[in-house]
Amino acid sequence: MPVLTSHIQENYLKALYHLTADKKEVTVNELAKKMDLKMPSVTSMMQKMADEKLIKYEKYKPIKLTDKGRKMAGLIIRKHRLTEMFLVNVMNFGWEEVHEIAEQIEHIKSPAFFNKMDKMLGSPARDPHGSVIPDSSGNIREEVHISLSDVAMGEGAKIIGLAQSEDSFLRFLNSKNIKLGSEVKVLEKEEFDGSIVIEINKKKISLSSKVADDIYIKQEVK
Amino acid sequence: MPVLTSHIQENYLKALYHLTADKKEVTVNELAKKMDLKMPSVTSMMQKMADEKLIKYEKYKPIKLTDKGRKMAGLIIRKHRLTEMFLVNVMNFGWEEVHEIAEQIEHIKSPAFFNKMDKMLGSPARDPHGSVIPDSSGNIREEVHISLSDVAMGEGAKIIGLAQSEDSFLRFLNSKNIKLGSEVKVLEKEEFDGSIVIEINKKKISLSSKVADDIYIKQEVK
DNA sequence: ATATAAAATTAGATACGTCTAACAATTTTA
DNA sequence: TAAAATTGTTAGACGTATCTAATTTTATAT
Repeated sequence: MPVLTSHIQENYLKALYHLTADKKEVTVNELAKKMDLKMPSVTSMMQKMADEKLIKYEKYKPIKLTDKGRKMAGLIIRKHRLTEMFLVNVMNFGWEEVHEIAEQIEHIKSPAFFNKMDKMLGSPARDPHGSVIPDSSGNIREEVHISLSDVAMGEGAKIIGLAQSEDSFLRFLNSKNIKLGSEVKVLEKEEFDGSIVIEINKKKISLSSKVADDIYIKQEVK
Repeated sequence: MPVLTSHIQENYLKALYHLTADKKEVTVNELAKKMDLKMPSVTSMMQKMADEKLIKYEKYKPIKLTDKGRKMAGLIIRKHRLTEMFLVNVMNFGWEEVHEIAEQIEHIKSPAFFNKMDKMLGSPARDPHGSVIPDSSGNIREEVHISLSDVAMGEGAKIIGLAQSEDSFLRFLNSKNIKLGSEVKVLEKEEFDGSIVIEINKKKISLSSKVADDIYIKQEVK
């Protein structure tokens, strides 16, 4: 009898989902790095998941999610993001505290539990970090993201999402008082390292390109 | 690398806790039945848990929890019962719906999560089924329970707890409109099968001894 | 007190998910 | 395009938790 197989496959599905978001496929090596595993472990699981029709996989070829696999991944991500929203809005956690807890709760098997969350929250469209919550079938309408790095000098923008929700990153944003919904203006752009200087809450702040890349914005309509 | 060892040992600890509640010790056979496992599986785990000083165990002898083991069990039960309280009081689940969900959430590793629950609930002393919630060190003051079966004919009593929280049992109580806090009066007692007839909400209801045994009461002070 | 029944243990197998080491295929570079 | 580097697979091992089958110990009954 297995010992919580699903839990583990769910983590593979999530990683596959994120890694295939743009290029539609991912290599064994990339997946192994993302999951902090060795390549043979990944190869072996890919063979299993291919048998279960969760992925499309042929020897030496990049891996793709099937529609079934993508939906299943979407359902897990839905549970993760609903949980984050619940933790922030109902239980009053800070947005930097919720990722770790949601990583665990996303594996809970109880549709009723997540339906209740969804209802209590009024079926939110996004999680506390601005990411879209997949619908109850696991489908998600992926969006084209515009980074703070893409904003031209002198232009204004509103922060609407984040590319990652590591707590270190979120604590950094907290320390600069950067939140979802904050209005910013790009004052300077350094060519050689991509760093930028922005104005936010009437203060000047310098951000590395690594940070600016991971902040999604909506262009200001003037 | 292990695959969720703790999760499994936690379930053993819980079962051990419940089975040793009265007699202070339990046999391999009883534990195997409770957990729906075969005896060799249990023997093997008992050897492991004895090494870890969670239980006191010698070949062919009954199993006892060590203080360490009992505290760890208490902490898991605390998480379970806090969760049940949270599900009922915050998320508006019925008391018959929460056990299954709590079985899963009790394994979440996040003191902050359960501390927040505890705070939101005002540090409740009991769960929705009247069971005492262990303190944050895993200690529990066990009580002497008086069953509805122990009440003499003609006497009144108030329902304050349950010996089990199977959803089938709880749905049965729901159907009879029996709740925690309900006032009852014992009208008749059948000698041969231990069944009783009570008055509750001005209605007469007959209960088997199996049911009456599992309902804890407080004697009415007249 | 001995035979029988029940309980418990040991031995050895299986499933799962991981790993290392060895080898094979593919991609990059010179 | 050949050599080198990288990526990927296979083979085989390990740890965990389970199982069945066989054996041993303890408890029960006559």
